[in-house]
Amino acid sequence: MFFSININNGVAIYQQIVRQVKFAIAEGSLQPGQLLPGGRSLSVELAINPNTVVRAYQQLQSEGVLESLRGRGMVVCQGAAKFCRQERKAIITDGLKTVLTEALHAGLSPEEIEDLVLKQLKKLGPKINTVATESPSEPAE
Amino acid sequence: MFFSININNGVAIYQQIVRQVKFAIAEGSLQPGQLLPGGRSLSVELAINPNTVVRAYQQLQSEGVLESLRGRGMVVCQGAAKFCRQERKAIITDGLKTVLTEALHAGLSPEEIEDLVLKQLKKLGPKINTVATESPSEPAE
Amino acid sequence: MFFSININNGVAIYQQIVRQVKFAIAEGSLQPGQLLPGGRSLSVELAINPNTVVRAYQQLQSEGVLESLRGRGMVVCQGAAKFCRQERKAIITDGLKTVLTEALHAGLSPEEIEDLVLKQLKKLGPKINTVATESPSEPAE
Amino acid sequence: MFFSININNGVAIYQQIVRQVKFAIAEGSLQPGQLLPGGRSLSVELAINPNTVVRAYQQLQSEGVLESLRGRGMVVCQGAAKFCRQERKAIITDGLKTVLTEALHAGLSPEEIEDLVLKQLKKLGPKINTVATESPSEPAE
DNA sequence: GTGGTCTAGACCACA
DNA sequence: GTGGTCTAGACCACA
Repeated sequence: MFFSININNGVAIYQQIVRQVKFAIAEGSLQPGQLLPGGRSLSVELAINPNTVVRAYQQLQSEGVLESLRGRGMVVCQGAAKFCRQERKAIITDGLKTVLTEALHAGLSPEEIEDLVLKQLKKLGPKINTVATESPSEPAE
Repeated sequence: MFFSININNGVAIYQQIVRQVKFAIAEGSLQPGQLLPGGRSLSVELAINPNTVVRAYQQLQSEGVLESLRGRGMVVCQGAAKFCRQERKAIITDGLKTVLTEALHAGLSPEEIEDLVLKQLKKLGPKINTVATESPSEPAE
Repeated sequence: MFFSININNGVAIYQQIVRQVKFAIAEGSLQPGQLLPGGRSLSVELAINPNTVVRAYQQLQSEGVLESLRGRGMVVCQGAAKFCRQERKAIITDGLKTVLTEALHAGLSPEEIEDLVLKQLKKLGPKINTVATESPSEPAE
Repeated sequence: MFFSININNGVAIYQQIVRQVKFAIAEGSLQPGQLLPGGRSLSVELAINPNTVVRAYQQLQSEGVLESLRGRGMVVCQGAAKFCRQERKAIITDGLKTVLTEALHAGLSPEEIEDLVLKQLKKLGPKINTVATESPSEPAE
């Protein structure tokens, strides 16, 4: 389980957590039945307020991605993987659409934009991944 | 001069105006010495609060992009074009970097991402441009 | 718009607000397009924390009952009435089911239970309704 | 002795146990002098934490319903039956009052509510009763 | 230890 | 004035 919080990129912190949990489920690094890091420990690790994590977990619960086990923690729901793959695509596509629209609107040509994209991809490609949680990775009983 | 305000993309409205003015100057559709639409008329056109436009113009003034001519309105500063072209590239690159990082982090491969980008560019390519302001003066590119 | 908050009946305060907003929409005393009381003023009126109201409004928003108008407030969505009538029935039926099950489980006969219900209905019938908000009742523009 | 724990009805688990012990005494299926199931076995049976049962028994003890016999377990006190019949009525009446008030407040007419009650009673009537404890001693009703 | 809920108070963008 | 978000800290039920 990896989290990379970027304060001040315009996306609310709890939304970043929501997305990254979905991403982790989408790519299988977080599996149905698996326990998530406790809200308190995650908040310490990310240096944010516990309530911000609570809010993220609550939203994931209301979307049917996580469920709460009394006194045990939050676990990934069974049907979550498929949903999260859809969400991942929708989230990324939406983000791309916004930036590309802005770029075209700004007067750049599709070719110039493509160039920028390829350059960025090359630069970013290798060095992805950030803060590792001391993942409580055992599937829930 | 065109503006396209998106109320739900997380970017503050005044920031969207700031950016789009810079873009217009960068691509030359707004030229040094040219008058901008009045705050009141622009706010009506975009269906937003006049204060929001005022705030955008103030920021552009503080960045040296616009200057205020007493009783006439805001005009584009002489040196603005070069600065705005730099800003444009920085803003777009920054936006791309954020989305592409997120996409890679989400577990998509560079190839998948490139595909999504090309698809979006094709879809968006033709239909760019939105609300035209009844711009008080328009030499155009 | 009426609210009656009962601290300590086991139902979370924000849930009581959620329900009562749905009820008001279901019975038509709160209509599509109508503005709700502001979170702050409602919290003062009900003598609870503003964040508790915020949470209730957020849940109603995520359920598609309310939508937020930037800087104006929360308004009832167009399709909300039908949904809220369904919700009302589901909520009440669920509550009855729980209590009646408990009563039967406790060893009371259906006849005894019916008697208790009729007695309570007679007692409660007339004196329903409680705290009136100084309802900002104008339909939103 | 039967227990039916509902994990999501807002009532704390230990409270559900407290109530159901009172109900069992009220209807005579648990009689003065009778031993209750041991905390450990009951917790296994209900799939809950032993501490939760302990807490329920403690509360029943403090209310004078149960007393602890060193090394033997908890037994029903002599005067408990009458008290529990009062409690039963109070608990059920209170629950009904809450739901019926909510239903009336929600805009349903007494007639509609009566209908819902009768429907639910018919549906629930036969199939009451759930998890049987391997009760250590059972004179039964 | 876990989540659920609530209070108290802050700053921001927007009308 | 409005909502959106975040911080800080509390108490509860439960494991």
